[in-house]
Amino acid sequence: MPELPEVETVRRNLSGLIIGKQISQVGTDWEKILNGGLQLFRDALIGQRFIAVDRRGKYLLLRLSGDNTIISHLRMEGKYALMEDHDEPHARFTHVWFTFTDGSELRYFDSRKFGRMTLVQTGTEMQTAGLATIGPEPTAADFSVTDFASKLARHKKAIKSVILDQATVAGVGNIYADETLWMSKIHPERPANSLQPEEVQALHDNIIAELSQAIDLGGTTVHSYVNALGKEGGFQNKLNVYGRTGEPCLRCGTPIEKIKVGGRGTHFCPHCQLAPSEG
DNA sequence: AGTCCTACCTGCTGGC
DNA sequence: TGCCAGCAGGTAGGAC
Repeated sequence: MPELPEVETVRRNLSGLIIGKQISQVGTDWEKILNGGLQLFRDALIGQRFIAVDRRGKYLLLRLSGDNTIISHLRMEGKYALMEDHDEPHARFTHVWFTFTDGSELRYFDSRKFGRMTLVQTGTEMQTAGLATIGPEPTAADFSVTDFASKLARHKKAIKSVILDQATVAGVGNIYADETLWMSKIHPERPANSLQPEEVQALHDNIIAELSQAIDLGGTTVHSYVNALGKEGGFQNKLNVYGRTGEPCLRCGTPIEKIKVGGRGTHFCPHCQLAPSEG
């Protein structure tokens, strides 16, 4: 489901919902979501309290007392919600639940069961797969255009695939990749190492600006995303190309086309974003 | 090292 | 109406 703006929105919601709550039980009906198994989670977490909710890229870092961190990745469809009463019947797709001593319960829903939770000692999370190789946060403070340029120069594959690689920059997913390439007037199939310096600069700046604006609007809902309060995002109203196949480009009126790049559905304007052979 | 492909799951949509 | 192929905010692992 979510890209960085959606995960950040969930992080903010969760902070207000679970910090301070003490775990009395952990349960699951699909143990594969819990790396290492349910017993590992029960042994480490029962009796502990949530103390903070952090984020790195698209990974949520649920901090607990006892030096425990749950690394939670929502993948395509993962969602959280707090139930005031743990006796409430499980909604469809409920797969993991953390019962609290006050009677409430944090539930994790995931229709495709792609999401994963990994339990680690706090401070060692950056050594786990995914986080060990993650790139800079898409902020002016962390994401340098020099570093971005040198990463692009190492790849001749499609620029879209390179910005989807979380080692290049953390947090860009399929929607924001299409959006930032459209904003930068760069064709998604251009070899990454063929971008001119001004194009690299534009793409870099647009990634920072776009993700920041999407966070401000609570993320993007195009399929089923809702935040931890059950609310949809607002950024879907700001999309320029994603999901607009056949509709006129908002810059030049040319119908938006949809192709496959690196196996992912890709929307672009064939006039504004010149093809590799034409650019 | 870089690139590409498949697997993981299930629901939904569009075409026949 | 029913069936089925193909698609979906993502990543990990393995083969070249």
